[in-house]
Amino acid sequence: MLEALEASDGFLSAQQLHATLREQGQRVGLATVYNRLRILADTHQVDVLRTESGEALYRRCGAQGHHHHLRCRRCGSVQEVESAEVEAWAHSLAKKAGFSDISHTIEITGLCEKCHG
Amino acid sequence: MLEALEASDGFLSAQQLHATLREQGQRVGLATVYNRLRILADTHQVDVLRTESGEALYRRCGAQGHHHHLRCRRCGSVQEVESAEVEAWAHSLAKKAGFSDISHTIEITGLCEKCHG
DNA sequence: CAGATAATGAGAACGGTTACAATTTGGTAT
DNA sequence: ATACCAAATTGTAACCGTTCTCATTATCTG
Ligand SMILES: [Mn+2]
Ligand SMILES: [Mn+2]
Ligand SMILES: [Zn+2]
Ligand SMILES: [Zn+2]
Repeated sequence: MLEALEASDGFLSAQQLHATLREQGQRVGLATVYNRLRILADTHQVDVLRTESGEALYRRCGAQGHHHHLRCRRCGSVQEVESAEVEAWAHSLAKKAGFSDISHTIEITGLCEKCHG
Repeated sequence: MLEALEASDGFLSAQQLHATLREQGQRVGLATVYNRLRILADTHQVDVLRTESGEALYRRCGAQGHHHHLRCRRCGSVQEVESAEVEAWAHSLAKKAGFSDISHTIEITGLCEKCHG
């Protein structure tokens, strides 16, 4: 299952992943895919993001720590992104406002070179 | 409808907004709330964000241009946030990677002073 | 092998959202 | 005022991704 995720270069939905596994001949139920994905997400072994339409997308990330993504809206290809400055900015901003238990999400999207046109 | 959104200090779901309007005595259908919210969102008169669970939340924002939010996960209270540096960072990063039609989302969340405990 | 325990998965249920057909509303012409 | 038409509104059904249920299957343990 992790391997199938790893094989894909972009984010996959639970249902796409399920379809992929079935095509490979694995007899796995959709419920199991959801259950396992939840565990993987809870233990930070995969990243989760939400489409504009609310669907959850999953990806096995190369970077293991906290990071963000630059993603093509058309083909789904993803590059990982990080910036200590931006991390510091987000955290200190929230702290100054009296917030605790601070987290943040940053997603940069666009059309990649291939998909542009 | 916009007034009801404005009266709330945080983000509201479509169903919360519907309930609020009904409590105020307005006889409005849920479908209409969804339809009007969609129009308001399409014309950038309200901001939309997605909960971790996928639910859409709407807010009439004070700032009219592009900006981001610092939001309390518990009570939903929101402060608006912007940073020219971070905007520039996101855009130039994507541009360097060959992306066009670039956009981004940034959401900072935590527990506000009141809710911390 | 027997029994206990955990993982699995088909299908039902759920919750937010959207589509649709029917009704109401509002305006315009007669 | 009345007839007519177009647009807005509405309840309800359908939709879709996700979660729950629980019977079945696999895995462990002695
Ligand atoms: Mn990643
Ligand atoms: Mn805002
Ligand atoms: Zn692309
Ligand atoms: Zn709070």
